[in-house]
Amino acid sequence: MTRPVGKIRDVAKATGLSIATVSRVMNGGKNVSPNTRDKVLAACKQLNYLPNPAARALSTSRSKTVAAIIPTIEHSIFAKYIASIEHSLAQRGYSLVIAISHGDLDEELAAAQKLLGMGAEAFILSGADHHPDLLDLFTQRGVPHVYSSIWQPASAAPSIGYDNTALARAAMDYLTGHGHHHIAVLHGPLTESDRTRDRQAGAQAAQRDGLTLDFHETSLDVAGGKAATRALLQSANRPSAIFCFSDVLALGALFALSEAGLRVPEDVSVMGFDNLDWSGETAPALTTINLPATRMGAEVGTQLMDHLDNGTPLGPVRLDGAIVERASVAPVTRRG
Amino acid sequence: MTRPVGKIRDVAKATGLSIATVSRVMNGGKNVSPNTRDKVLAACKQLNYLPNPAARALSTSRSKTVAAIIPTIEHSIFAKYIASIEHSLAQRGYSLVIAISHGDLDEELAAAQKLLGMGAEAFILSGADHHPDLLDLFTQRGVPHVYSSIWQPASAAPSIGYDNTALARAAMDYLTGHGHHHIAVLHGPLTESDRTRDRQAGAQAAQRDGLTLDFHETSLDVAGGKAATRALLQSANRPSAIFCFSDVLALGALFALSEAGLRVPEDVSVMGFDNLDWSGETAPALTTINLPATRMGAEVGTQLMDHLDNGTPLGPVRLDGAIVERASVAPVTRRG
DNA sequence: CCAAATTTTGTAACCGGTTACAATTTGATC
DNA sequence: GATCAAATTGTAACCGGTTACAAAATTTGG
Repeated sequence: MTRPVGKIRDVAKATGLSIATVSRVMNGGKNVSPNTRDKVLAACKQLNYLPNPAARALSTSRSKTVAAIIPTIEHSIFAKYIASIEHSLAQRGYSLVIAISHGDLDEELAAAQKLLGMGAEAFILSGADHHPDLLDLFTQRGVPHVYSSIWQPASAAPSIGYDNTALARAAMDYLTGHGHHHIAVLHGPLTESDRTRDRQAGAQAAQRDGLTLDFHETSLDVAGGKAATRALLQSANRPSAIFCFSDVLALGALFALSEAGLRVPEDVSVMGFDNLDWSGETAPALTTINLPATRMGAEVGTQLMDHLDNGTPLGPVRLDGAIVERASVAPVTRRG
Repeated sequence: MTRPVGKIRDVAKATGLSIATVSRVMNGGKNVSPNTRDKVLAACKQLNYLPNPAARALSTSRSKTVAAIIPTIEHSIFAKYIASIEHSLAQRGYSLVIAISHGDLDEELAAAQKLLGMGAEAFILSGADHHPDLLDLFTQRGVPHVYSSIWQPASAAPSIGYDNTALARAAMDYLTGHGHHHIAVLHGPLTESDRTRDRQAGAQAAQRDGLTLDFHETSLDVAGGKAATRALLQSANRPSAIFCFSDVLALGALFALSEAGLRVPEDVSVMGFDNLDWSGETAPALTTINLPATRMGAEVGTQLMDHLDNGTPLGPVRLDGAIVERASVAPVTRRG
């Protein structure tokens, strides 16, 4: 039985009050006598009334919706991040719309246009590398937006994230500190992600005499990590450590090594990047870099909401990651 | 420079045309002379005009937004599913809003109210087990909705998914067909998911003389699978096979087994459920049940959009899963 | 060249809320 | 009980589009 839902004028009629009063009750009910409030609330229940969101959005110019455009949601730290954003927004009655860009700037632009035309008030982007038209669009329309998963204080928009370069550098230092002189670095497509490029730069920066660094680009999934590892095991002198720019890649490396009959960390050390929820459970437990995905989601959410609600200015935030030492990296054994 | 964005009346003024004509141009431009269209489009660009979504939604009663409420997005098949829904919706200009219920009916209800008050036109739920008030809400307001990840033709709303019971049963038959007489079943919290309960019922149905079935409830993540497996390895007579209701659980089992020095499948067989993108990459490759998450997302999306756009009635769809044989299950070796 | 049919354009009434401002009621004080 | 301030309620003007219907312009064709 789908009887027509009530409108605010019906509620007003039913209670003998004016629509203004009903509206007041629906929005916190400040300056309304308790008696009136009860009457209105009862009528709402009875008439099955809920304020029309479009009408409300039209008169207030607020939709309480924020959009996140992410490169991918599958098998990665993004799921954790998105969950955190959603949680943070939901706390204050905001909703999250998402779009997936597949790491493509044009797709990202198209998604943003769609979401803008859908009512999104603010945008969460990944990285600092975007279509120029997208930035124009945001600037011209005054749409608040932040870059995330990156920390780059000089970027066009506030960046809320971690310093990929420094973190990758720290990992390299950790590895060389354990005596590794030949390290393979596994990473996803460089063209698709400035975060990956930053990490590469960080790893590169650790370069010095007596250190051999092999970079291998592969697809950003377990299969990619496995295939790349298999390939590098073919080569005559294999690295003593494999540094993966993602735990997912590291998982693939672990499997490839296991299949090749090599022990981790005795024969080869493996280091990851992300610290996903299962990273401590692998055999052996993965040494990796913890990324503050949950804190990042919370920070991004609250900053945007504070800005939308109170005009608090947006600002860059540097969240710190940290090496989490587990069992997959060991000091290199002297040989030759 | 954030100059105020143009409204439709500004465009009308700028072109010397009426707002009706501008509106026509913005919506397909049927019955508009090419000359006029060009003039309007130029003015739009020049004035930086985009139709206000709230105003449009108010007068058309359409928001082109559908909501999905899922139990979790992390470490599971849901990410793949959500990506597919988003893809399908984006094709036709629809947007996806998501909320996470953590498997709690009250949270789900609250999320639905929020999303309804945000403009969502249709809902995608998981499973068939929901708060009675939620169903009332949908029925009273005539909100289209489907249940997914489940197939249950008699349910209150159309269910679009696979038959969890039959699939679990098939997996059990596969395992017993390989000579397993003692099987441990690892599953997530029964109270949180009717899909889990269905799978349990399916596994239970395979029960017969000479078959020992041990059910173990654990947390639905790698750590849970690992812990449960460790625990069951303590017991005096260990199972010859472990059937996990999720590949994530199976991954945990694999790690626990590896740490215990047991070989898969020689010592213990492991079977999963989901067929995530990495399931074929584990060592050994995981025998599992493929769930059509991508097709499910597409089906859910198109059904809802067809219904919203053309009134096509919604209907249940049974998608089929299938056992994918890989290396983690072997015929039981005779012993005692 | 004019009438009728067709296409293009304009007018104005919605859609369903919020909110500034005015009007009314309540109640406190003398 | 009269006066004035504070609290409550009402009136009506928005918000910015869409669209039914009317009017004007254009095309058709006899």
